[in-house]
Amino acid sequence: MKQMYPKKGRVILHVDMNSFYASVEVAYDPSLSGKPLAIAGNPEERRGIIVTCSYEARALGIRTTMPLWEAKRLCPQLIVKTPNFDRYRKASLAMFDYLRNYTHMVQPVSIDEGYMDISDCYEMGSPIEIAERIQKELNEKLRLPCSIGIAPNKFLAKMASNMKKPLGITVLRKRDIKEKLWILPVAEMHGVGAKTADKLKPIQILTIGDLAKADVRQVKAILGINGERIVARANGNDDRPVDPDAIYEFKSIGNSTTLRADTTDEHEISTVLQRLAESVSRRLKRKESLATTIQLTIRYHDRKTVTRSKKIDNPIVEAKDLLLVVQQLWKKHWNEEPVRLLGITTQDLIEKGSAYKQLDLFSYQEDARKEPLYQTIEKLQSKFGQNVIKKGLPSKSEESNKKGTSFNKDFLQDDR
DNA sequence: TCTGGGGTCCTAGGACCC
DNA sequence: TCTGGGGTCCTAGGACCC
Repeated sequence: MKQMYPKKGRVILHVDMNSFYASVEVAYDPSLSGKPLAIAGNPEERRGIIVTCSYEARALGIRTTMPLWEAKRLCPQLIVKTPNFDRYRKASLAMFDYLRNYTHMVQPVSIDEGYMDISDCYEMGSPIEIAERIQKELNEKLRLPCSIGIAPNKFLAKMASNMKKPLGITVLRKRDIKEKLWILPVAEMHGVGAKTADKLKPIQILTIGDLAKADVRQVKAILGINGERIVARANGNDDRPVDPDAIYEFKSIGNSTTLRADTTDEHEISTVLQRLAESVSRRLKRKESLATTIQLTIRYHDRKTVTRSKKIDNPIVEAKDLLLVVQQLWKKHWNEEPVRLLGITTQDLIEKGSAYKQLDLFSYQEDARKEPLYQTIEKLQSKFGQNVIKKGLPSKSEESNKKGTSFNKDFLQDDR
């Protein structure tokens, strides 16, 4: 039936929860409603920065990433809570489950925002009606406010949701971009940060409109391939699909921690690395993954940060194996200056299942003896498919068809 | 006695191979 | 008697985002 209708443009929503962590806390404890509330790390551990804050706090000048002591000085009556990620994950689960009542074409991009492709939802009402209903029901049923952008593609939807907060709904059609988008400073563009804005300033690109009208070759010469992309986006063009499976395709898993105080004490450092290795190992196991690249991050007292990594032949997941590689990297690369932060990140992840396939590859080659390698590879590919080696979690509908439950478990189980 | 922790994507140089 | 050209892999760093 659907194919009888002419193919029209897409309708994409970007749903962006307003000050999510703070809103979740208010939902749990309504007595916090209307008060200046901030979520911040533990000041005792030197992690006291504002992660999120309520709009009442923002009105008093509190900003994300502001050190806690500064926020307190600015606003002594500020209510401060340490983050409860379990709680936020549960709220996020409920929120995305709710969105999937409309369509399975929901792509979470972080704990508190996601895209929906509602092109096929015309029977549920107009895009604005759908957005209004989503916003109203999230606010009433979950007590979580959001802003929603409605547009023909992801980029415009993302920019639109940002235009009115909190509880905004903004439509941004291609014909609206001149008035609504082009007037904004170029740094407001998603994907353009301070550094990029600085590079664009000398060629008189100050607004998104300037970028839209700029010479692509000139921008590309300065920014590389990203230049081409942002000029297209500034003109309202973006054909990235909404991909409900993207969330499975994680590329790295890591943990890092800022130490209570800078240190050169190798015993202490070793203890911290041990703890990080255990945490990363646990998370890898939960996602049934193994790693072949292990990266050590060291941030020094002066905030200079170096990363050192090692690719290994056999995929690993046990904490002791991760630690072994990390200790080697540490010994080889530490410059003996006081350390502020340590991190372990695993990359080039493979699925547990395909680790066996790799062993298979090995024995296959043994058997094959002098058989040309490309023949071996062709055989393996016919046996296992193209993805003999590369990671790609189960995929598609197999997982997400289970009413989203296993998806959510996976997404939310992660411990930050 | 500023500036957390989780990620993604891109670039670039050198090693190595044919 | 002077140094091609293409490709991949590994490593490190940077920009950006929430």
